[in-house]
Amino acid sequence: MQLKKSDVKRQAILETAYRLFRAHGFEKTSMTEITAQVGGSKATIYSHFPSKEELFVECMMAALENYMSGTLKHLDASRTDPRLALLNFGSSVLNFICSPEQLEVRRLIIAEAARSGTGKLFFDKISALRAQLSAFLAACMASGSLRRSDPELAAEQLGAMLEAEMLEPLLLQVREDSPDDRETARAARRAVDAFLRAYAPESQQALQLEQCSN
Amino acid sequence: MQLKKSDVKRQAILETAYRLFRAHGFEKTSMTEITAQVGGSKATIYSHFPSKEELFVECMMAALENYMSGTLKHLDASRTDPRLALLNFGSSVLNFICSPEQLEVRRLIIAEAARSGTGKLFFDKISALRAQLSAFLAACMASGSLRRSDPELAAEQLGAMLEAEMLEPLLLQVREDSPDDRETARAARRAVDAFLRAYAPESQQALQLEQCSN
DNA sequence: GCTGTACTGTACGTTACGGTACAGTTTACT
DNA sequence: AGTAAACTGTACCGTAACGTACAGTACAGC
Repeated sequence: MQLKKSDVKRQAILETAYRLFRAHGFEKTSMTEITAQVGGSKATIYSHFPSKEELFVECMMAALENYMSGTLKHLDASRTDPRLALLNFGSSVLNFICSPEQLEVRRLIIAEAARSGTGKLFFDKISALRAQLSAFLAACMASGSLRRSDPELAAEQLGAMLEAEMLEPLLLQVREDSPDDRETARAARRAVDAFLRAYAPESQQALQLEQCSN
Repeated sequence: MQLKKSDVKRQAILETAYRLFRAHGFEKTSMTEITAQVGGSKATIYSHFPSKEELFVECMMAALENYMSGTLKHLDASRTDPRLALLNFGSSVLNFICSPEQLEVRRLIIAEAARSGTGKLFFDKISALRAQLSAFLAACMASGSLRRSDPELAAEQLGAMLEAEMLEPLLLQVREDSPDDRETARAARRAVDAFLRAYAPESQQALQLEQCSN
């Protein structure tokens, strides 16, 4: 089958282009350089992809394809202690977000958000993750282990606090080394602790406070 | 004085370049286009700035020069109600961050963080703001109106929650219109409320009740 | 073994960019 | 008025980019 051979080449092009785009950005990556690193000829690349722009978009689509696919499983066990579930989830998502590859992708997507609709695709992926978290939090609220409130807002706030400590310096390349597992775990703990204090059930504590929260 | 005239021209170049860089990014803005829009000759630009790179850096430096200079005053009055101070501060900083100009600058700086040290400069500006917030929170903790805790972590978490709802869709251009004052004020209130719940003093709930009655 | 398909290598066309040169003109200060 | 600095207009250089053309090669299936 020729098609298989063709797909192998196509995949090799995608991977090399993806790596170079991440490393140097869209404008500073030339098709000639991609050609040199993937081996072969520029004509081959143009036989698979009609333009540099579309090659870039396909790279980003592929990168988002399995975006965060591994981080959701920590929320499946909704029976266990919410704190433990959130800690695992938080560590996992933080590890993922702070990985060099994902940081490079995020920089790229923010930079090229105007051109090409990849910004929206990225946002949709994040939104799907947030929706899962939101559903989990809603279940916790229904079961009384969390304060009754807007679960979407709570999910956004937890997500924001998770990223609070490390994402900005990493994105701006003030910090160059990505954190290790222990560091992300600790940061996740600080975020989850603050979150649980903010969203602790108000049960025995001052029913009067309830009317202040709207 | 010739120098004054020269500075006028220099300023005009800076402003035009700044606008074009924000609108199209660094690579897609050409010196010829800047020349056309500022009027005059390319040689004049090169008599003021040695290269496109340095012109860009100067634009960013100038943009960061008065970065958030107006948002700190809300924290000066440390005597008043912390909630009110944080609400004003939060609305102000959120309005600033979500303005189209600041969004464009942030995209630029993230995109070009690798080249040129503007990423670090931007981070330092943000850090200075966080330090002020942190000092204010520390004072609140000392006076007992906030739970005793790490003020820097608290400042980062409050900052993150402020940005939580709106920054991401705006940066990724999923939302195109910037929020108005009422929307930012409401978002600030949701963030500050969650923050105050997380950092309420542990023993005395009296203070919380006081704040709620305002 | 033949044929069609995917691939290679190289060379090229076109365009655009950053940056320079330079002769001429305007401007500002004495 | 005169002079020196700042500015303008245009033409240009070298480079590098995207994308194309085309002759030739490996290799699969019949």
